[in-house]
Amino acid sequence: METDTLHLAKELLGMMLITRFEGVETSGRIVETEAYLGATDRASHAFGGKRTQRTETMYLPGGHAYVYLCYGIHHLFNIVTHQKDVPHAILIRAIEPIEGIEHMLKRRNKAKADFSLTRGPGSLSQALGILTIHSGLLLQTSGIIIAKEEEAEKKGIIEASSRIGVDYAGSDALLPYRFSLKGNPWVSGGKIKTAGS
DNA sequence: CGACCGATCGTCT
DNA sequence: GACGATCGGTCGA
Repeated sequence: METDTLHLAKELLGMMLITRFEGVETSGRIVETEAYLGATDRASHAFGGKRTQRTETMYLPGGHAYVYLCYGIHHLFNIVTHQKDVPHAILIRAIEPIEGIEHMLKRRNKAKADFSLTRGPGSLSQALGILTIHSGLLLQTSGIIIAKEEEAEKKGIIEASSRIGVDYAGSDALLPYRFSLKGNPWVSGGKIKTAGS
């Protein structure tokens, strides 16, 4: 059901996203997500049940990583969320950096940490060292880990808005499938329109 | 500020 | 051969 993925997209807010590659650990708190509901969602790569070599990963059971190259430059990280053959996924759009900030700066080729370090899907993937070669790997055991925090309850208010950069999706571009923590400075750009306002 | 533009390449038609 | 689920820089008001 679609509600599973939408629910999970909100659930992921406040959770930790951690990568451990070659002994280097970097992590951050998820503050912004977008749900892509597969076959029925014009914004999804799997709209209409489309299967290609690239999208095949989304048809794996939930818990796998789907990473693809955008504009030839950016590696965008998604979590596959549903049962086998139901290509739902959640794009992680922003995190608040927690651990390994020195490594993130190096990967991002920056001297100082500012909000741009992990704001936006391309930026956070680069900061955490996530690449398209990680697509299709199972989370938790492959170096990319999602963890629930003890004190996750200070999540705050969850805001729903329309997804970024999917104008090609027609009316589906207006669906409130983007979720973020209200007022969090790491949330990426775009006007926040609350659902139904 | 906001608008615009170039980078850069794997993927699909 | 066209085109991105983006980013960072520049330019003008």
